[in-house]
Amino acid sequence: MMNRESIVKAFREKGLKITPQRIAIIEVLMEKNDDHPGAGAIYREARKKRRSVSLSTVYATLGELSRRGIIKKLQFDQMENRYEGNLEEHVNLICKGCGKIIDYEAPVSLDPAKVARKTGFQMLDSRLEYYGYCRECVNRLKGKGDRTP
Amino acid sequence: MMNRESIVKAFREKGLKITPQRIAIIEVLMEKNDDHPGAGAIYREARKKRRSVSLSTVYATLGELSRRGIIKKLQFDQMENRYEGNLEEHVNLICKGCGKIIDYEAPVSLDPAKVARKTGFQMLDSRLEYYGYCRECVNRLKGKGDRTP
DNA sequence: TTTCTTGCAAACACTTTGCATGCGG
DNA sequence: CCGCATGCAAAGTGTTTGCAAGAAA
Repeated sequence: MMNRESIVKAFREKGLKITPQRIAIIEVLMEKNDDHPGAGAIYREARKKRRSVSLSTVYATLGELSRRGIIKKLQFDQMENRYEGNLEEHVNLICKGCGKIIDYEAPVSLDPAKVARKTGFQMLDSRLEYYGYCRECVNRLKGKGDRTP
Repeated sequence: MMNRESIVKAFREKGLKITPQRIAIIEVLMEKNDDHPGAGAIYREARKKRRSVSLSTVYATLGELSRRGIIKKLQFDQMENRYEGNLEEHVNLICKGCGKIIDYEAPVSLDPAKVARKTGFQMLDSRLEYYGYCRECVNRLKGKGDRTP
């Protein structure tokens, strides 16, 4: 995740305006980066900093940021989309119990050249995820009779 | 993807009924397995085989199948969810141009034991995707002035 | 001043649900 | 005949869009 100054700079360079709402949203993203927050959570947090932040502004700003490659949008169907600032290729470990997302440095990665040679496919971005249960949820469920939901 | 007989058998064993609608849906899944069809496409195809198939039955049946681990549901936000019968761990190459999904055998995979040791996370299922452009879309776009959208 | 941004509400697309009817076993 | 399955329509959800009013530059 870039720091606040470089994001502001990137915005100005593109002719985008720096508004208090955007500042609040960017601050939330930086503070909660490890949480991989969703739009709703970002909205609620940003609202604490500045009451005049609307949900559509949050969506607009997140769209702007991910369109410019400053953050990454993790799209889901069953749960709301999440946003992360870690742009390095890595694996996301996603807990089915509590929704927590853990970044895991991936020693694995496909060789784009080889993939292109074999399939003609030009790789751009990745989405590497494993679903399961985090330590806390494993313990919580173990206590309650070992049923694995 | 299992064959039709084993799916029917699996259904019977669970006390689930074999209806003409379900037969039609399962047949579509097997014929179009390489296409990774969405619920809408499955609905339209199944309807060709048997007019009395409704969209809710398609959703119900797909839900049943994926809940039992017979097929895998690939969840998206921007595009409709897709379903696949290939349950081996593999990478999906997803074309941003036409939505095509190519199965790519992944020589790489995380060691669940190592992940558990390091993070406490219990891995269950994976979702390994790369986004980019397929051969056809690369060519199509190249012809039109090299702009990479 | 000019253009981009905001915020409300309405639209959206896909999926799920409630419930009466229907059919498989 | 019993119970799950079907199909319609309606609800639901997170996200996007249209547009007038407002604020950055």
